[in-house]
Amino acid sequence: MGTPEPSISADEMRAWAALFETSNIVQYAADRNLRDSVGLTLAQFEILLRIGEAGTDGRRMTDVADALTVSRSGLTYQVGQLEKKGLVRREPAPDDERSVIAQITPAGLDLLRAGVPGYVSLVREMLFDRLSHADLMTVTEILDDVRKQLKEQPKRSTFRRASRKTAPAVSGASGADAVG
Amino acid sequence: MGTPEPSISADEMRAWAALFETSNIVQYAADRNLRDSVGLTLAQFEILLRIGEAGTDGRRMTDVADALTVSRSGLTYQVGQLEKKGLVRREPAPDDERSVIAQITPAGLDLLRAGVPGYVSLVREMLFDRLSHADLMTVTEILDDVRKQLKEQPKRSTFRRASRKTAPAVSGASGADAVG
DNA sequence: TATTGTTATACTCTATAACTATA
DNA sequence: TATAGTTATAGAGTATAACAATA
Repeated sequence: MGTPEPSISADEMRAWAALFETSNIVQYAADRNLRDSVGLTLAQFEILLRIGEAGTDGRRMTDVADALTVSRSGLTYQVGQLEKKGLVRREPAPDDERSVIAQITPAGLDLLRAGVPGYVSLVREMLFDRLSHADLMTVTEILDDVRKQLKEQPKRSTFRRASRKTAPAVSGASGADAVG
Repeated sequence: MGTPEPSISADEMRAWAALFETSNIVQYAADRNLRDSVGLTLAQFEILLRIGEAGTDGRRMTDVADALTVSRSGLTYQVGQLEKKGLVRREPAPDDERSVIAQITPAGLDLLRAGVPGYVSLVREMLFDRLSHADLMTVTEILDDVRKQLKEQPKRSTFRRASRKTAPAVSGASGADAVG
């Protein structure tokens, strides 16, 4: 107790496992559900959601990438898939010629309308129906706070773009200190 | 207000986004960290952890699959990768000739010892250092509870093994009801 | 020089279903 | 017949770095 070991407490281990597994189980189910109902993967659907959120204004590719856990080349690939299906349109940004604005099409909006209810009710059944409203608020507040702090860290899209000698993300986490 | 729509509340949406993104961001960072430090993906490392937990007794393949979000063929593939690297050994179960016991090797144990500290401190820095102990306990209790309930559902390894006409996982979640 | 986005290649992983063997 | 595990194949996705264009 109180030793400066890098070891994790049993509580923390359980917390991490709970977060990890709960999120994965629900994401897996949502992925299956979306493939069946609208023919998109969860990743694609989430991308379409982010683009759709912006309405007719569209959204810069980098902004979409930063809102999600996708690399830029990964986003290019996935948006390409969405474009092939006619769900999204890309055009150069008027103000910054380097940027590309992704915009949802009417067909994309239709797909969103078709897919959201199933997605939502799945998440509701798997997650929210098992929580009291008070618990929901608690978890939300706490996790939302963590998320905001995480988002302030170096952006994924900027990640490792310059030199090769910079350490990734968090500090000394990759030092394999050997263990007792 | 009180309408029977399948729509999700703003609170719920935020909760889901927080869970989804937080978990993904940390998992992504952990994956990078583990690739660098021990040359395994997060998925492989988690599998090795589960096998290692069982010590010299080893663990049935199906039990490992059920503990994680992996299909059986996926597990076969990943355990194959671990076996190639000499981190794991497979042998038929003595009591049930159909089953296979996966057992960690000394090299596997070494790798776990080398990788865990970095993994742990990354998760600690990204997640737990941002939470009070009280918050940690709250989130753990709530999510752990959800997780247990989810685990009581039909197992992933049994999933869709028999006929083809059965609905997947949760109930009527794939009905795209059309929306206003 | 830094940023935005795309591309090309190779590689890893997953999905699906068929298959063997034991219970 | 149901369960445990493997395999084969095809396709989807990712990582990396190089690339072009604009700021």
